[in-house]
Amino acid sequence: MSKIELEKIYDAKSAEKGIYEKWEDSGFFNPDKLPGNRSENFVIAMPPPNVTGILHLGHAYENALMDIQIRYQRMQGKKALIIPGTDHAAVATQARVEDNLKKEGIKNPRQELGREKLLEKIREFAESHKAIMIGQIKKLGTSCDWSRLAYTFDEPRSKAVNELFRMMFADGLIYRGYRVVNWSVKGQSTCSDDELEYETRKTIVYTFKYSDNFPIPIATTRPETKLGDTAVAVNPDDERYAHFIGQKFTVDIGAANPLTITIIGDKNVDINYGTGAVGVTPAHSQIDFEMYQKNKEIGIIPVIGKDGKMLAAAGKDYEGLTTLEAREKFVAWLKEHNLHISEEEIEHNIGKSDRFKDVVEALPMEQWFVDVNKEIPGRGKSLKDLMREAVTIGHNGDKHKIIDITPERFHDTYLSWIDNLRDWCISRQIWWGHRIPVWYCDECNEIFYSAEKHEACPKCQGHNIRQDEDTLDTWFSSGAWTFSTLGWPDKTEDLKKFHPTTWMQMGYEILFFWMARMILMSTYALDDIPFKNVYIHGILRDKNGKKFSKSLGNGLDPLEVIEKYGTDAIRLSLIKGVSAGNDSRYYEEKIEGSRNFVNKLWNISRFIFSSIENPTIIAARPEAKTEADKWIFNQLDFAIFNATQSLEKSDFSAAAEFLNDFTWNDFADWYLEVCKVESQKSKVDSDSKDEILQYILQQILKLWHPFIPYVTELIWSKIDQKNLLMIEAWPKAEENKHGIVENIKDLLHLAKTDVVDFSLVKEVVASLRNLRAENKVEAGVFARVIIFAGSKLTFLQSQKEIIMKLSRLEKLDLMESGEKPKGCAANIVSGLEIYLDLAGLIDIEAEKKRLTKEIAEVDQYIKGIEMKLANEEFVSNAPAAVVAKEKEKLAEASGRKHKLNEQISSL
RNA sequence: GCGCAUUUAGCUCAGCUGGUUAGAGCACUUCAUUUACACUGAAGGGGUCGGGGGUUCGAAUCCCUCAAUGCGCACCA
Repeated sequence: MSKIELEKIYDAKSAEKGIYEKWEDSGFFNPDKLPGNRSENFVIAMPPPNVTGILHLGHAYENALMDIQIRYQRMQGKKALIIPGTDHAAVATQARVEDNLKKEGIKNPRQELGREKLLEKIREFAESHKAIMIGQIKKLGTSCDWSRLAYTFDEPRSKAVNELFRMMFADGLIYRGYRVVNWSVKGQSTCSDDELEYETRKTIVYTFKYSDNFPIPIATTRPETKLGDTAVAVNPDDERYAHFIGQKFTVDIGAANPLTITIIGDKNVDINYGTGAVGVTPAHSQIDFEMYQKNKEIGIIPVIGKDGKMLAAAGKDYEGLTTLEAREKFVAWLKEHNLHISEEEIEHNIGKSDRFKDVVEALPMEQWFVDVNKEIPGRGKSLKDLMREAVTIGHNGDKHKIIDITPERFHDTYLSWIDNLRDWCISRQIWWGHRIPVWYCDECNEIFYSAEKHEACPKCQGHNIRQDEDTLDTWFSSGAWTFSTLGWPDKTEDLKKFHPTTWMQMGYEILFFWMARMILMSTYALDDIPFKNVYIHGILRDKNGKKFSKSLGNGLDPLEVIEKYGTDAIRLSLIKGVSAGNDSRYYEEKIEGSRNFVNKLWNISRFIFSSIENPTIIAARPEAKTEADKWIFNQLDFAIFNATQSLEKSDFSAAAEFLNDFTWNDFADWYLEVCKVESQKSKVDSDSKDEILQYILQQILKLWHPFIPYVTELIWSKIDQKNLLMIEAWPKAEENKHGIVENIKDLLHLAKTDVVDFSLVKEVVASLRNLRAENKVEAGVFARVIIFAGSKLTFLQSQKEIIMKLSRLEKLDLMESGEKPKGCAANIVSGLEIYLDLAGLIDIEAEKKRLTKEIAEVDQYIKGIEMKLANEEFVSNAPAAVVAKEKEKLAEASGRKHKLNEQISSL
């Protein structure tokens, strides 16, 4: 063994090279191959990124969160597992590929290529992106178990999807129904309510009457749909209209047939809004459709088709027109017949398909739905009940099966969302996805489940059968992610061991899409919750608070950042200053700060290694020989304790901050400087210091490893060539004479009492540096320091050398007390009088000014405390300890004021 | 319209269940240059904690209210 030499300049790019491979080769990403006795599991199912593109900053952020968590847990001795995967992202991917093909000149890819060929194109796209994305996840350093890599559209996951469908179909929870759904004309597919983006637009609201003799005026922003009206709803409490309820009116407004308008009562109609009456178009409004379901006798007349054009039922004047053309025409007709009453421009929200970007039409059609309100056979509750239970009383009322949501406030948001949940439309008319495993017999009309290709109808044996053309909503497969990745429906070892998973992180923007569906699927199919803890995070925004987006051109490519600053720096910068559930701003200076820290850590190591002959692992804490040693160990315990507590709460930012304070402020800026003095005394002293330095460095490497795994692993490898840092045990705060500290307040107390001695040295040094700077004492200028140390005299004498070196002053006279020296710059620190004798070079006026200002500040402070203590109510009501503390503060401040006054007069 | 979040130094954010002379990083000012590290070190300036009211001996912290900003949900007749 010999000295370790580190490169002078830390170059993240070359330094990080090869380390991921080393981790991967070790097999430790796989919990089954981790050494030691590990009884507890910690499992994260990685939210699978869509195969539509390459990783963006949001992915880097999520990977940082997951990997910090899993590396910490692995070091805590748990069987730590991240299951990686990718998502075929049905609509999103097909929409993307179709767009690409259109750019290549294929106008209508579905028609021109046909199902098989188009699927082939999408598959190629998906596969190539999948490979890119896996490479990128590795670049981020995420320690996931690649032997368990999953894909929502691979064989095992498809099997899970089919089995889920079969179960729900058999239980009658999946049904085919005729209902109003959101239809994307451009995508020629349904989309769920969650797949809509809302956009505020100006539009005109038209008020009109169906006919001269129709008693109630109606308002609408979509006149063309009125050709399919079958009712008018009024509030039963509305005196103006209530007596019309039940009456029928026949009106001819130009549709194919005269309309029969029934007046119905509905409590939801707002008497005071608009005309106080709603024209009901069951076919083209979800709300109106619900009224129709309650009053089927009113009938339903679809007037818009899947192509977004008017149907024959709208009348021969309108058939084939676009909705906008029909609108104009109908409004003109109303005006012509004096039925048009008024127009008003308003702002309202329109729903657009988030993937195809066109305004969705509400159309009634046959689709597949999951019934969330129906009682599950044999369970006595509905899917909705299950979704609610999991976050309230626990699954099946089992307290151990409650999902904890961080931060808590999303708990209520989730519940109110569940309350408003409608049946979930799961069929899509796109081709990229799991095909609905249902077959129709055209001979006997039997409908049956089959995941396999079928030859004959099981009922009539006829061969005239066909599979449903539709595919499943992508969230149907994503919902099964926590257990499909573990091998379900097979009863695998993995499933037994690792489900429910432990921790799940997700952005609040997919809270309802995804979390709710995972809970639904898992509680239904496995009779268990999918995970124990959900950590909700916000989104990253740019410096101005804008979302990162391609169209704004404000994107930061994580791979470019890694290229420039290294993976460690990006990981650390992503989690710093971020709290759960909140958005945060992200910009280059943040990355620079983290890069600087990595560099600092590198240089700390370089410095320590430079003095050590035989670097070795120091397993047990060495003995503290000096005051500084005692102090730094105390600070280390403080950092370990706080970082650990923060990590247990998934407060990654706070943990990093504690570690940063210790590493940079305590260790590098103070302790290392002290060591330069203390280790020069003798060989014994220097050996003792080297041991302590190595020990602390090793603790620091362990503590930082989850955050900045590369640089820490690299430095560790210089000391220990055999073992990887990634599986070292997480440090524990040492037990001291008070026993294990229970909380931060205890520890803060300890920090102030037990190690007050070295803190005094710090204060004295800081004060001397301040006096030097204030009086512009340049290097080499003679300056004598006199300190009246009182009872601390002996102690300060033992620290004299440190004080002089760190404050870079040459002569220091320590005495218990004495006559105030004249004409010195002076200060008071913790009751100690400090004088800096500049041999007449002092600017008396400036010094007076400074001291006067200081006295004024102390005065202010004293006044505040005096007022408090003069307040009888404070003295009698506040706890005795608080009062005592105030008195103590007052005594100290008064003493300080007194001495400052003496100093100013001795000028 | 309903709900949630945010509002603390020029900027980005900490400050937990009320007792600190309100903190950090960046930026700023001054100083230091054959130093483990300029991706550095030292010293410093800068805040009546969004406004108003209340509870309390005591409020950045709890309650009410208003405002601004952001985000959900509903409405969109």
